[in-house]
Amino acid sequence: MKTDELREKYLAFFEAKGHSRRPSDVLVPTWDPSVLFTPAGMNQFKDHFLGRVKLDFTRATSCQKCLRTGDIDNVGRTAYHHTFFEMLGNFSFGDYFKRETIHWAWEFLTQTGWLGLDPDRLTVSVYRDDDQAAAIWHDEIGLPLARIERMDEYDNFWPAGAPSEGPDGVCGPCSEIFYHDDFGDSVEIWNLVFTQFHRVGDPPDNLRPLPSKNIDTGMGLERAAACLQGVQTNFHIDILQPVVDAAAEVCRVRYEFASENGRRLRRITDHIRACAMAVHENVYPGPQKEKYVIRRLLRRAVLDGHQMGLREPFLYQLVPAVVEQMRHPYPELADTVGRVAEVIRNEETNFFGTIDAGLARLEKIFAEMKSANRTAVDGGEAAELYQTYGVPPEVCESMAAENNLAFDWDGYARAMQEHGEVSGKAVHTVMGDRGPVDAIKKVLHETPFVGYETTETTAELKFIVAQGQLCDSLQEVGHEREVQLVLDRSPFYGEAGGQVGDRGEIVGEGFRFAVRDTHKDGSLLLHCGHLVEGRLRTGVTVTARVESAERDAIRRAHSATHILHHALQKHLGSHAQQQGSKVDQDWLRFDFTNLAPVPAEQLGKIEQEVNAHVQRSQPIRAAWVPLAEAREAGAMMLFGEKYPDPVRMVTMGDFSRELCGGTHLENTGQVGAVEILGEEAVSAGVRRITALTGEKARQHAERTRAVVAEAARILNVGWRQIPEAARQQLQRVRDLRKLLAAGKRQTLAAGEPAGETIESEPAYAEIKAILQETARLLNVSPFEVPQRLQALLAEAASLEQQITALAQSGEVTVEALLEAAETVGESRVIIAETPGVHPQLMRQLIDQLRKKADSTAVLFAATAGEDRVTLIAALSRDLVQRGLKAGDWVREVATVLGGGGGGRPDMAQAGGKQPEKLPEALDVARARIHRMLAGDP
RNA sequence: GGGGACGUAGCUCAAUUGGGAGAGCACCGGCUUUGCAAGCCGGGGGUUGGCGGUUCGAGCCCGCUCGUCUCCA
Repeated sequence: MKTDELREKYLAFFEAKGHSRRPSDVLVPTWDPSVLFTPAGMNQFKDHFLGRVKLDFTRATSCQKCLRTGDIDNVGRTAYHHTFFEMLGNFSFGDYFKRETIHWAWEFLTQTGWLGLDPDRLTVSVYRDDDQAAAIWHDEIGLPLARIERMDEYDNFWPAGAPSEGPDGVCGPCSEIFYHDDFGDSVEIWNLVFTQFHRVGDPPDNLRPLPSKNIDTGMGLERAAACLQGVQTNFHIDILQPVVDAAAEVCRVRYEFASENGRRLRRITDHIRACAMAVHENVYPGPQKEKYVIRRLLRRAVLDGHQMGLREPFLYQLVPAVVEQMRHPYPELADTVGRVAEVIRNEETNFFGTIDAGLARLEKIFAEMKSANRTAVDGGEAAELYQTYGVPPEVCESMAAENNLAFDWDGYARAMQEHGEVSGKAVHTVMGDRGPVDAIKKVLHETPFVGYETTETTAELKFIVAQGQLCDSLQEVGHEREVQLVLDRSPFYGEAGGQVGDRGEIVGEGFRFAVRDTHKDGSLLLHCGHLVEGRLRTGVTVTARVESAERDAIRRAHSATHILHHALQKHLGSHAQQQGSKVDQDWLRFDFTNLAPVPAEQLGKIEQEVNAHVQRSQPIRAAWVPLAEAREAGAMMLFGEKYPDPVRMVTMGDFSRELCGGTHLENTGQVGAVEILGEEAVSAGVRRITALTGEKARQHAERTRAVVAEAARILNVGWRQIPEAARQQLQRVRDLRKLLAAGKRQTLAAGEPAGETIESEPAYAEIKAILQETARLLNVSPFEVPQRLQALLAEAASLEQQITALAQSGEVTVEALLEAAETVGESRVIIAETPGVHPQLMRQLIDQLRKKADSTAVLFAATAGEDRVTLIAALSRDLVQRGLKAGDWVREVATVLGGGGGGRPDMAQAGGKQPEKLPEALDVARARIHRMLAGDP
């Protein structure tokens, strides 16, 4: 039986038994902070089991995409382990219980119209104390006792070991069904979980019956298919074998079941399937959390390829094979094949790149080892290589083997452990420093937040924390460390979900406390700040007042964030999901998924889209709804956030619906305006936009106009010509520098000043684009443009001045210099002041002089600027061979000028700070070279 | 959140202790060749990521910053 057929039969069977067929939940359930990936079929029904949602159905069946990394080391080595797999399941929420579950399971497995398995090949297990289940299997199904095994709580209870060890909460016994295959193995193909207890505390008598009992079953799709298809491993079933074969082809090896390469190909098959499914759901390989899991899986698979000799990206080529096998149940996969392959290829390319960089390092280490006569690669060095370049130890080991060197795994493990401790240390110390707050929590569990409705309220002052201590009263003003106040209710928003904490004041009779920031600790609001007036005492009535102008600015930024999120998804695609954000007063930072930088033009369109929504003044509403209902309504859920139930759903017009605890405006028009400041990379695949709203956006626009106007004035051109004029100015400086270095005496014809042309003032978007382009050209931030332009003009002027000085000083020619040369023995000595000559030009002259004369000593000096002298000295080869050093010569001369110098024997450079002593210095130069040529160093 | 590495021409990378910014590929021009592949000669191309400091002098040393990579949590 084909896997697709099995999946369909299962769902159809339970549909026929009155179950609602539910689609698979996503692989990464953002609504559930307790897991990174969906681990089992029941995950999406957690709320149903706990009675937290209104039940539209009491029986459900599904085929769920799952991902687990617990057994990752077994993948490829064993017959049945996967990271990604599908799980079939049927569920009862207070509806049917054990009897129906067991009967239906047996019917589905053994009836000819369904799976038609040979009943003699099936055995079951039940929990030790579950006589009820055992009786059903024996008395009603007719299984002989020999085929009903009783197992302990670690094998047949969910969660495993719960009665003795916990955790407290819903739990129950389970019954497993095993299939005995042709290879002599028994395979667990179906687990029936009977949740019937509520655990309270330690044994004995800690399992209380649940009023509403549930059923949760799971059948591993690939395992069941392997049994039905009579194959030795899951990897040989109809939907996996083609991927294995494709992997073998791409890796150019033959697939052999029992070989090392066979294990590698199976691992590649599993991991590429997991990664393709995850990337399809927008989980890109990255540095944290579930992204990191995907990165690790991908790199593990790449590593297998690397060890089979591959050095180029290859995994991405398997994506079509995976999709081909998975597209029947998940047709949407076909839409993203290209993007998924691209993301994977990207990550592979990166990894091969880092491996290459690391391998170069490794070669060096090998060379050092050989010269030091060591025979084992140091584990510490290997760990460093891994931490810095990501070169996995396996690569180290196999490369070492090729050099006939051993690998120190123990040392490696030790070094990695240390690294973990060093990296984690800071986190742990922060965790400990909260004693008084934990004490408060035991008495007061939460501070009700009234800030959605009002910015001011009366409240009771419950606790004062100063200097890390709980205080009954507080008198001093201006503590170095912030004081924290806890109220019984508060309008202050505590920093959460990216939105910063509120500021304001807490006042009462005879005192005033300035709140500088508000933090959230669990459900407790901590008002941080300083007592600026009077004396505080717990128990008094206070007025808590949020600075409403600041709050409004935060609201503008927060509502703008939602609009921006919507605009990004619309213009870049649904993958452009939020990855994090920070919302401050009229300022926001927004991170989102996107492989490439957003082109400036598109960014402009996104900004326009956001502002269009602002101008439409659409209503913004917030409502508390059950979590499940919000999910049903298609609300966008931010990753990594913990959502309570019910959740607060913020709706804008008819375009945006997000779960958000933040404070928002009443309508989008109140945002005023949105100004995108820039777009940049945060990490691979994640981009960041920063933007301003309201008053700050307005000020920024004003400043942009002013800066552009100033740039136009400096360059004396119209606004639209600024970038071109800047480019010319840049080129001009470049050209002048070259002229000076080459000793050319002409200046450039001054660039034609375009003059102020009459033009209409460009639209703001264009002004912004002009400034951005100019800033990019000049390699400065936008507001520094005028400053940079001025510097550029000044430099051009200064260069021209130097060229003029050079022109006026008369030509320095090789001929003239040779003529003025002094002959000392066999050698010619040339010592000259060369005003305005650039060091570069001095060297060129020296090269020419040395070509024309056999034995030469040259020293040039030129004042550079007001208070600097540049010296260059050179000796011909024969003099160097006699042991003379140009450095010695020029250094002594420079000393006279209050400087120093040095260089190579044939050419040295020096400088000084006292140009007025130049004549004296040249005398010293002459005397010294005479001595040197006479054989006195 | 913390540890580590790297930023030099369009690309891949050099540049001993601080002392003349280079090579190969690519690009442009010329020559050789019936043509192609190729060869020979010549040329253009640089804010050494940015800012500041130390120094007579910084690609190199120090500080800050931006960017890329990597590991841990």
